[in-house]
Amino acid sequence: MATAYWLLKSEPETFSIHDLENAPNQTTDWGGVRNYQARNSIRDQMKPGDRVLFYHSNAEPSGVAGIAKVSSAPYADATALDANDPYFDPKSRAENPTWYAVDIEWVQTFTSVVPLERLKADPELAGMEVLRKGSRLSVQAVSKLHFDRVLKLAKLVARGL
DNA sequence: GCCAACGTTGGC
DNA sequence: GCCAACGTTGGC
Repeated sequence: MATAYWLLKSEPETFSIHDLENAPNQTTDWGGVRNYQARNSIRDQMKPGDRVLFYHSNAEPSGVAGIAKVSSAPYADATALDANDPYFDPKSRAENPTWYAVDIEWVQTFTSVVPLERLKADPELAGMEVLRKGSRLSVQAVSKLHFDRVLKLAKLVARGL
């Protein structure tokens, strides 16, 4: 199957692109997702090699901060099964997990964040889910066209353009 | 801190 | 199955 493209949201105060870059093996397990639509994307569609726009939400500024890639197949989210974990979900069972995670690996930290405002202003990004008013989904599919355009914007922003 | 836009819960 | 109440997300 062809490489897919995603946008993952994270609050940088909780876990930023820099945290990913500095993590052991520059990799982390993307768990704790507790939204069914996002779960379906992870469980049913994510695969190793997929590319990820790493988005900082509730940030100054909010925007795309870098690139990562999916580095594992989907697996049962262990945080849902651990009674001591803040993301524990008593309804999830090891033999029939409700929630899933994947590993993601750092690829690139942008010289500076591509701000949401810049994304909004770009005609080529029209229709991108993250630009929809009230968009709260933390795992979003992104078209290759939009993914490549964001990379291009990152280069422009890095040059002060 | 405010508040709009959601998703979930639970009474009926 | 409906829908009001509630909790959360996230831009501003």
